[in-house]
Amino acid sequence: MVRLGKLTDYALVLMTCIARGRDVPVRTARDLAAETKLPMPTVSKLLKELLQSGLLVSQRGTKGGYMLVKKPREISIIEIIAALEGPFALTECSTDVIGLCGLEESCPIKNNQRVINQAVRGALERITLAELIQPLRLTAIRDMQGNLVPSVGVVSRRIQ
Amino acid sequence: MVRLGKLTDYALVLMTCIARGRDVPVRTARDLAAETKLPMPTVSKLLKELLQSGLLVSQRGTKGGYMLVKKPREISIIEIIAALEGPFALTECSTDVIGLCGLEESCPIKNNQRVINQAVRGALERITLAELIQPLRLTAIRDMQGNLVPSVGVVSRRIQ
DNA sequence: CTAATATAGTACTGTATTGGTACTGTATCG
DNA sequence: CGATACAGTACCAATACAGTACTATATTAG
Repeated sequence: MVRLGKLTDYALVLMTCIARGRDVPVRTARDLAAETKLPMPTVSKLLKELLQSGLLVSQRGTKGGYMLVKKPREISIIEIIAALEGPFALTECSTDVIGLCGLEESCPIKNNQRVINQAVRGALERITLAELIQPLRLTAIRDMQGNLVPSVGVVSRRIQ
Repeated sequence: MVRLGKLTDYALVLMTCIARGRDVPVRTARDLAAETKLPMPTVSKLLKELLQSGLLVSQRGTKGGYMLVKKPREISIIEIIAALEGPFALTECSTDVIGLCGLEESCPIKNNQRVINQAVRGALERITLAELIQPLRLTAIRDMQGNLVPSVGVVSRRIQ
């Protein structure tokens, strides 16, 4: 499938949550689990992987938690995807590893796989975390007013 | 994984083969299996699926075989991908089907998934089968520049 | 210095999807 | 009518994913 794994999807949700609450120093795994409504073990596992990929920094102990390393605008979603699924490659052929493809040298479109790969990668690289935060304002509205506002219209950045 | 299935990859190889040999009326499954060095049953299965998706037409009986319906330039690789993996969707959220995402209404980035999805889809739509055939036309490069360019690198889109 | 809290690391298991194969049916040409 | 090649269905095995449990380690509060 040309699909992101569920966990990758969750990671995007988590990163979005963290990016949104940048005023608080750190976010705990429990906190994020509650906010995203994802199971705690899963959240913990994801945060760990995001940490190891250098997208987050952590603080242990009481008052510990996770924090973004870079600003949302500087984080491409392809970094998040790569953190969970390894280096981005649409097909085995487009990996740098050789010898995976049974067709090997005779593969007629080997080089073109790279073209396809590059096109998709480019599309993903251009999307940053900052762009994922925007529609969130819908939830902010609901929190304040107590009911869901269906309009997807433009809402100013900070609602307080 | 953000990867095409192996079978999808094979389908791209097959389509490329068929597109290349457009001078012959039809290509048999056996013929294509030999040329691509893929197992015959697999090739047969793939051709069938491509047929059902309307990308190929078939001729039964002796002298039977498969043939492209449209010109290579008119076939986007996203059609080939969709033929094997169903409608393109990076995440379940970006499908039109509702109720799949456990986060449902509370999902903070649901709309942005669509953005991501659209970006990738757009990238794929822009690549046609004709462009996958190109690397064979090394002569075209030599014709233009007067010498052979050894680099396997990107050959500009339009060479004519 | 101890207890509470929260991250860090490892390992395991059930499930779903994918990839591959076999078998049988149907149409066309010589 | 028989050889050839497409058409359809069903099945099995391998793999990868998702989820969970358990233990270790670091930091702060008191």
